[in-house]
Amino acid sequence: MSQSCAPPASLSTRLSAIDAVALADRLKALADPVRLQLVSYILDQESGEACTCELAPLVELSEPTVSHHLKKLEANGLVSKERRGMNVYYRVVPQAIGEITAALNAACC
Amino acid sequence: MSQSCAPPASLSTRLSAIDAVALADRLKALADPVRLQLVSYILDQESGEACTCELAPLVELSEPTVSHHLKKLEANGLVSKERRGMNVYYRVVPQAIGEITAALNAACC
DNA sequence: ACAGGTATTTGACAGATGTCTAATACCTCG
DNA sequence: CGAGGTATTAGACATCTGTCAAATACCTGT
Repeated sequence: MSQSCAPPASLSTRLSAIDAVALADRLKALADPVRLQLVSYILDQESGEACTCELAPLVELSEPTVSHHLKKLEANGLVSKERRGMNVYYRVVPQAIGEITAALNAACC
Repeated sequence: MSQSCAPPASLSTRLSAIDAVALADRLKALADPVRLQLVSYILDQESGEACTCELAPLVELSEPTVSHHLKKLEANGLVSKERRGMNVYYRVVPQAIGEITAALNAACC
């Protein structure tokens, strides 16, 4: 018998290849335990912000490593930074998470 | 001047370290363009299911590679599989995406 | 039982990722 | 300006991830 498997399929109407890469990039920015804890902790603060030197002991990693994680979050629009004096304060960008979950639901629900 | 930086911080009340790892794992399962397209395509089907041999040409990857991605999705509860005859059919687990976005919102909103 | 189609596992490999230390940059206060 | 605290960058390294080809397993019809 010859092969009987499915005919050549067309891509989903929900999600183009380009959109898939863009959404995957944003999800990757969140898909790390350290970064989730950083975001979560910043949101917990009264002020809505936290500086690097406060975050490093929190997650028990070196400051350069935390700086690296914050950079990745910032590059994907999840946090913003502001220098005030010696410190750099990070805030969670409002709606950033909401936009990601909305895009995910559009693609996968 | 002595150091003036933040006092020892306590972890977020929103997200324990263990929960952060668990959520990160599920997000990682979704945070790949190929896997997003697979899920999206399966949901697009009338039948709600698709087999490996149909998915491989769709994303232009080899069957072993697609099988690997499907395994990762299954391991994280995002899809289920069922063998029927020669083929294995994959379905998206209902609410799986919703649970992830809910956990994410709980941690980060 | 065997032939042929479908699926997964295994093993190998390149590239991405997370972490650290050391070096550099940034900022404030004597 | 110089000392000292804070932050980031650069470079190195181990691990994880995505991919493929080859081998194996699974299933059906003859």
